[in-house]
Amino acid sequence: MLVMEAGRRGKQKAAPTLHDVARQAGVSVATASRALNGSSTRTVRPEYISRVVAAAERLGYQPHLSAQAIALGSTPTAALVVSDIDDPYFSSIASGVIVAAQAHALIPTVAVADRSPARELQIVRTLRGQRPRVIIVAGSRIDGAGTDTTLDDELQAYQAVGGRVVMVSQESLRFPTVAIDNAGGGRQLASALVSRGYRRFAVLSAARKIRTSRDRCDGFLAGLREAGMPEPLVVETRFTRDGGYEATRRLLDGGPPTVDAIVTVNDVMAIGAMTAIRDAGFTPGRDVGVAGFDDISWCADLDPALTTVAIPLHQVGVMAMELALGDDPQQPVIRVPTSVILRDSTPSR
Amino acid sequence: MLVMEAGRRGKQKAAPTLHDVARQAGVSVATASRALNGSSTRTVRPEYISRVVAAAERLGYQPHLSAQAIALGSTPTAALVVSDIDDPYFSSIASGVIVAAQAHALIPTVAVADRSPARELQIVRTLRGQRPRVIIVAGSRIDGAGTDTTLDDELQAYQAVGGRVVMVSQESLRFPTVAIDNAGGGRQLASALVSRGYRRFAVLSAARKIRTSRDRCDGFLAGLREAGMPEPLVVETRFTRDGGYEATRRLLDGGPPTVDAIVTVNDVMAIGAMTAIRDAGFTPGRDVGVAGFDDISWCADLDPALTTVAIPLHQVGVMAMELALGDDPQQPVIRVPTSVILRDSTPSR
DNA sequence: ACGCACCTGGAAAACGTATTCCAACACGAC
DNA sequence: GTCGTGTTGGAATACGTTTTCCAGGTGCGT
Repeated sequence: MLVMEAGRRGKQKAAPTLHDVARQAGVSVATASRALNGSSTRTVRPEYISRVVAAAERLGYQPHLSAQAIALGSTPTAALVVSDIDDPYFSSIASGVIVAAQAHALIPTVAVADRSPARELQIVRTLRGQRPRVIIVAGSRIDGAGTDTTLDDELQAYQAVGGRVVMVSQESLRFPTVAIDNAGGGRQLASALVSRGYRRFAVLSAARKIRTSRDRCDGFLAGLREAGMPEPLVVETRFTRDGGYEATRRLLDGGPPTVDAIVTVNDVMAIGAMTAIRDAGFTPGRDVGVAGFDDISWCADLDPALTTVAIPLHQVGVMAMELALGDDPQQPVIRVPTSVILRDSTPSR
Repeated sequence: MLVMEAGRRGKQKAAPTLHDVARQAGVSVATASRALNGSSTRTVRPEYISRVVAAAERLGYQPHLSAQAIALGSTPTAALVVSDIDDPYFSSIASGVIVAAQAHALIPTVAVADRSPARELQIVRTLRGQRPRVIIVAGSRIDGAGTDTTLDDELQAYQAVGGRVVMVSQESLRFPTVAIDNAGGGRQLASALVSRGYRRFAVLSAARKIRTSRDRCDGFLAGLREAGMPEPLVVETRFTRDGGYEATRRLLDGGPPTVDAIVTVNDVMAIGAMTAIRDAGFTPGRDVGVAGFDDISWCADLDPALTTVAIPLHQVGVMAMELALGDDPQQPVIRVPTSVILRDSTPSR
């Protein structure tokens, strides 16, 4: 029994090293290394190469990435920080970042900050120890939080030693950014809805500290003003499906809707809002319009299909990686345009 | 101009090392290391500790994880392989795995195999070089693919040197597994729908090679047989939203539905099916029932709310990590029960 | 035939950290 | 006062790889 236990653990022969491969092939480690990586300045006898390759194959050798990293100075790794991977907004961005990373032979790493600035800071600290080539931060930047400048400093320190930082949708002046035109999208949405006959709005936004939410909300308000519409009702709630549900529920508490449409600062909130409208006994689209932001997958599969401000999220992820790997372009900010997609959740009235 | 360029690149002072910290603090590297990690067997003078900590703070020192890894033998890393991070099925599992990893102070790594067995194999190879503490594979295992045994071998080799492998929802007898009771869920679903008065079904499944799909499909068929129902129509399509849409569209090509309900082997297919039903001029739930598998987020927010076989995906992710880190339990297979959630997409008839 | 350049293999150093081992020192006991 | 013991700092080594540096050998030109 004890023997078995010992055996089980003892069988960990320790992964084969380059040294083992070299011995098997009857050459030195230097030659083995050169044979496997094909050194650029040096050439090694073809026969040796095949002997080394065969030995590596036979032993199931895999180079120890950490050892390579320490010898070469950096890790073939790209780190992404998101708030919540289960949120389609972030998972779409993540999918773009990940495929782009893999296309560049980088190992993608995903950390989840759980919508906490403190956690985000801690993650970036840890990440820095990993010496990735790239750090992409796609969290929802919170303004004014004390940790904010600290995070900036941490990233700055990382950048100072050669790391590449890219922010997604949060204009920190200090780092390259993939900027989403949230305000513009909001303005367009206002104009589009007004021309479909909507007049009185409720806007469901998240805490004002959250940049993305504020920009979208303010953009919409600006668009409304430009169209000469009266000031809408602005309700502050959480940035999630449940936030949208609860706020809408409260809104409809007193009876039939007093607004023509409910506009939320992202699609998952809009989904919650639509359910709340139904639960209150009304029909979204007919009794009250609904619109969101993001155009997450199957927005169009909802009934009624959701009007929204489309953002090419997957592309945003890809662009973030390209920007990070790019050659320090003159223009370190990529502006991503947004476009309004009108669907049945906001029929003409 | 050129100077600026040079300056920009030249400013890469190379991250501060433990050596630098030690020098700043006026102690040896050994002492510095012990001061920062708190060696278990040794004690260091309190004054030195604070001096070292202060120096580290001042320099913005972060230990080089790769160097630690090579000194200690393994990396504080947990790798997850999924087919498609943008699919809510996988992103929910991923969220569980990631939070569990972070709870154990492991850096989560996510690779996307893009539903290709070849890519999956290549990823596991690369991963092996990273020497993570655990590898969790949540792809959709494809039976019979030639690469399959190769993948098993690769994982076996990894396990032989002390790595922990966990499979999610794909019973490979050779590794610990979080097994989802897909067949049981299918059987229950059949029984539940029959007792709501449904008789004639169409089943939308994916290629038979895909285990998850086959198990769900076969379980449903078995349940139908047990209830004495006639054999349903089985349509093979892709495992995605579009697959569900197209198959349903073809199904309804000839006019009104000839079946009471359409059952799909996952929720995203069901979502596509519901849209197809509407596009064909019918109403899901009223004209034809719809049911899926997974209970992905806001299944309940659809209209009609989707009947489905619920799987605690986030929990599955957490359990996979616990299983990987656990103490080689007697029972290396965790069976996750599933439960049918009846909603308005399958009203009684 | 001699010297020189070039090719190629191997020994050794380097990367940054953790740890083993050695030495110095302080303190208590006799 | 001397010896032993326990404590703690530092030098040296190990981890697995890449790369520099050195040396031996071959081929070429004169």
